[in-house]
Parts: sequence; structure tokens; C-alpha cells
Amino acid sequence: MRVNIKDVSQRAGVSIKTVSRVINNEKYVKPATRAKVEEAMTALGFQPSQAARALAGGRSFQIALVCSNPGAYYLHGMIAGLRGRCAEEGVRLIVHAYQTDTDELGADVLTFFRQMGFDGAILTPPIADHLPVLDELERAGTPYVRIQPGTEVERGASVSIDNTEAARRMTRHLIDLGHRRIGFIIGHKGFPVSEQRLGGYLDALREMGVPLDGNLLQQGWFDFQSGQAAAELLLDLKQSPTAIFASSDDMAAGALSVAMQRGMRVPQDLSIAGFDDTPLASLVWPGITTMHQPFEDMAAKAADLLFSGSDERLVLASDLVERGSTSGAA
Amino acid sequence: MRVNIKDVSQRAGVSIKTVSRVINNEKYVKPATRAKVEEAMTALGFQPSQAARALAGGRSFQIALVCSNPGAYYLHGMIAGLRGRCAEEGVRLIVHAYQTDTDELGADVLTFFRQMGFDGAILTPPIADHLPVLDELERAGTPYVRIQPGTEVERGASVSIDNTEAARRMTRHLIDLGHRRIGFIIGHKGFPVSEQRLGGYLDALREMGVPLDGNLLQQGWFDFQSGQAAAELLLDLKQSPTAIFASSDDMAAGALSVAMQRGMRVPQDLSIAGFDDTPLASLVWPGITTMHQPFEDMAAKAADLLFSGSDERLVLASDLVERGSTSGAA
DNA sequence: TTGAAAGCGATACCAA
DNA sequence: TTGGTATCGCTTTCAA
Repeated sequence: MRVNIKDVSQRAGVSIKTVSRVINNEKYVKPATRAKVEEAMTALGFQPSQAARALAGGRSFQIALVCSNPGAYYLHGMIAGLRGRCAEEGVRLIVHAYQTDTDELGADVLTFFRQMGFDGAILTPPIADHLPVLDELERAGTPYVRIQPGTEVERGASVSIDNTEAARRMTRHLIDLGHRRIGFIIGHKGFPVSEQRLGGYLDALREMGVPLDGNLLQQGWFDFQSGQAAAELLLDLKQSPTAIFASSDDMAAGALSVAMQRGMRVPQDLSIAGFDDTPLASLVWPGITTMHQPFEDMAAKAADLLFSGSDERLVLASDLVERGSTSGAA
Repeated sequence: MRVNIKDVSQRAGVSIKTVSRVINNEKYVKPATRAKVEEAMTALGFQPSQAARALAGGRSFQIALVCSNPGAYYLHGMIAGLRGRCAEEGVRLIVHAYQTDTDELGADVLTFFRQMGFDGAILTPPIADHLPVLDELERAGTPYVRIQPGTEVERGASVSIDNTEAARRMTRHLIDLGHRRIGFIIGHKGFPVSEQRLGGYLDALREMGVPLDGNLLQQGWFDFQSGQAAAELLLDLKQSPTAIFASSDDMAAGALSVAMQRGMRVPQDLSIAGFDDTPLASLVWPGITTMHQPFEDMAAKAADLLFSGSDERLVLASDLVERGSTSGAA
């Protein structure tokens, strides 16, 4: 029924061990022998069973990407960034996307890893900070890379985006454009990135000698609605801002909608900036400026670290993406 | 080193076969025995090796989702829709996302399937129409479900969205709103959905007795730029339309940007409609109306078909999503 | 440079 | 209800 290594060895007139050598591209195989075997393999349409290879060889030829409640763009970027390298390495990517609460999440992931015996793992928040999982992985000798780790940051290889720097650069950019009153919409309380982004904004103001006006700081919750609400408050100010920098793209979109409703032209009357957590670029009204979150790059770097066995801690910068007010989006 | 079935059997004082029975939830195991075995399993932290189960049992406990160049939203929807059912069935989802041209694609997928011996497969375009892959799957006895098949539609189980009906409903909706001059931006030539959507538009006009004006038909290419270009042409018409229906959301966004630049209010001065191929809903200016593409539903239905062994051909409808001109997006 | 035989860790048939 | 034992298809010593 299934074509197996024995069939190939018989047709090629060699032992199965030799076929195995060819499969695994080992040396010490005479070119002529290798050719015979390869001929037999293609003639028979042979493909080695991954299950058997995994069982016998102790390698699964699979790495895991563990994501909990991932956004579409995030997930897509991760997969896109990982795919190429995985293909090169002859390894499959198993996507484990969760929707559960964190408690059972850890146990489930533990089970998952024990069952599958992965050759490696890419962990995204919050599982990247789930210590028992890291313990298990280390115990099993499975290399892993953490994406944007929050606790025990020094532990293992990781890739992060420098959100403070990103917000700082965006703010400087706005100041360079001549803005002095820049409204800032803070992200959801309790998320580390919220504070990091606010910190970057404040840093830039200080560095550039622009005085801080507390009225220009508004609390938001990362979503469209709160972006609208915050923008309303900012634009109602006696001394309203000439630019609004939102800590997320949904909030930036909300701010944009408010500006539009008030008949303001963007960016002529009001500059709006945000973060490209989702593919805002291709959808939203041109004129908005964003810090592009390089999820795909992060994933690609993570793959590099994973396959090179490095345990570096990489920190990536975001790219500032400015779209003209008349040209279309990307 | 690894805890295996033998360790469990010894600790429980039974044979490995009995442990196997417990693992697989077979009957003919005395409750007391089962309890003993389960105690041993948890005490040892035993998790059966998937590789060994796959090899011995002929099942991989994995199903494949094959996508080529998937959009972020599409991929996310598919995974989200599949995940729950896979978890229930105790099966892992292997995501195979491509970026290659179609020729090698087929061969690669063939290799992929032969190596992995999946328990099932979900095929999206264009691989859903790649006949050799279907042949291979059938030969191997692997159940599969095709998403939006285009050729040999009768073959195997499948799930599709009725694009003709979606466009028809949207057009009727616009007519119901009082529009009589509805510009239509056609999608990329050569894509079946482009013709289907145009067909639905034409159907609705005919049914509602609205005369067709050829000037209101403009060719686009599914992207933002061509949406802008088409909208310019439409709005330059002596008798310009009161509504524009674009065959994709990127084109709708392009049309929206043109309307905005011309100082038109949406939807007061111009209604704009599109298709939610990407999560336009949460990002774009409110006022645009879209046909929501239920990717997640499609995937969930596909999972139903796959695991029930059915070979039905399901056709799903899109949902019309209208966002108020003042309220925020979802 | 090649091969024989012993696992890897489960499942499954056939007895008991 | 249980338990031997062959088996799945490959990798891996260890010889030759």
C-alpha cells in the first residue's frame, strides 16, 4: 500500500540504510549509488513518512507557533515571517492559536509540547511569559524564542519591538513638521506598551524642548470608540492641538473620523499619527502617519535565532510610514 | 528519559495494551483498572507520543489547511473558524501558507500530503481546483473540503460564498434606499468572483426595473488605486451616480478617498458600498456599507463537513453590514 | 562506503 | 476484560 523505504531499497538494489542516507543527505554515499536511489524514489513516488522519521529519529520536523487571541495582521505577519525559513530548514510550522483564558492555557501548551516533541517553539505574549512553559521546554531541550517578553526578559532568546523609541521618533517627526501642540491618546491602562509609548512621547517633548501640556494627554482603550472620545475632548480644547498622536491605529482611526466630521482636512488642518498594529495602511484615509509594526520581520528574526541556536535578545525598531494626502495608500 | 506507555503500564500493574485502551477511551476496561491507569498517567506526567501513535495507528491526528498567498483577514478567519472544532476532535491544525506560483505549488502540496499522512484537508483557492491534489487525496482516502471551488464544482465536499447573491442583495439595498444611478466598479478581470459580483448587480437592476447605464460600469483591479481612478471617472460623469458599489473593499476605500477629496459627505452626498474582504469594518470611515465575507463561518462549516464525512456542497450568504454615518465602527 | 539488526513508542490482531 | 506480540517505517549504532 504505502511506498516505503524498503520498496525503494529493493528497486535500487541497496540496503534501507543507504536509502536513509540519501533521504537525509548524509555523506559517504557514492554518487552512483545516490543516483540509483534517487531514481528509485522518484519512480516510486516515495516520500518518507514523517511520523516514522519523528519516532525513530527523535526529531519532529515541526516547530510550533503559539499565539493566544492573535489579531489577523499579527498572525499573518508571524506566519509570513516564519514560513520561508521553515521551508528552507525542511520543517513544518504548527500554528497553535488560542482563545482560552491564561490559566488552562499553560497546561494545554504543556500537553501540546509533550505530545508533539517539537524541534522548536516561537512563543508570543502572554505565553512567552508563562514560566512553566519555558521550564518544560528547557527540560526537554527544545529551543525557543520569545516574542516581546515581559518578565524574566533575560531568559532565552527573544525579539521585541522598541515601543518607547517608536513613539519617540514619531513625536520628533511631528515636532519636525512644526507641531508644538501634539495631543496624545494613551493606550489601554495596564498594558506595558501603553506606558512605553507614552514614555517615548514624553521623552521626545523633553529632548526637543517642547513644553508638556497635561490637557493634551487623554486616556484611551486602544479601540475606535475611545479614540473618538479622546479626539473630541482634544479638539474641544480652547487651545486645541495641531496634531494628534494615538497609541493605536484603531484610536487613530477614531480621531480621524472625528476630524472628518468636523470638516477638518487631514493632514492640512490636523495631523494624525498612530501605530500600524493592523493593516491600516491600505485601508484608511491617506494623510495619517503611522509607525509600522514589523511583525513579519520579528518573526523572521525569531526564525533566525531559533535555527541558529542563538539566545540573543533582539530589539527591533518600527518604521515610520507617511502617506501623502493625495496619493493612495500602499 | 521520555515517559512512555511502558512506564505507565508498570506503575499501574497492567499491560501496555490496557494503557493504550485507556488512552484511546476504548470500552472493555474495568472502571477500577481505568482509574489505576489514569492515576499512573498523571503521576508520571505521561503524554502519548503523537509520532508513535501516528506510525502505529495510521492516523496523524493532524489536518491541513492549505492556503496560497492568503490575506491576513482570510487566514485569520480560516484559522479561527477551524480551531474550535479541531480542538474538540483532538486534532491539530497544520497551516500550510504558500507564496509560490501555482506550478510548483501542486507538486509541493503533493509531497506535503504524502509525507504527513493527514487525517483531513481544507483546500482554499487556487489549490482547491488543483485536480492532481484531489486525486492524491482520494487515492490516499483522505477526506477533504474545498473552499470556493471553481472547477469540477460537483467534486467532493465544499463551502462557498454566493457572490452573485451578495452583490444582488447589496444592489437591491441601494435601490431600496432610493438610488437609481449606482456606479459599479468591476473587479479584476479573470477572477470568477468579479463576474459573479457584476452579475448580481445586473440581476438586481433588472429585477427592480432600474435601467442600466453603461457609463456607470467601470473596470477596476481590486486595489485602492484603481478604485480611486474608477471613482474619478464616475464622479466626472455629467449624470454622476448617487451611489458607488465597488467589487472589493480596497476599491471602495479608494472611492471613499475620492469622494472625501471632493468634499462630498458620505453617505449623505454619495453612498459607498463594498465587500469586506479585509476587516474594513473596524477601520474605515463610517458610512460605507459592505457585504461581510463570513470566512470564519466558512471555515467552521468546512470543519463540520470534514469531520462528519459529508460531501455536501454548502453555499453561504454574505451579511450586509451597514455602519451609521455618525456612530463608530464595530 | 555499505549493510544487518536493534530500537523508537505506540496500535491492533488474536488469544486467553 | 485483559495481555502477548507482531507491526508501523524509519534512524541509528556497530560491523564489515
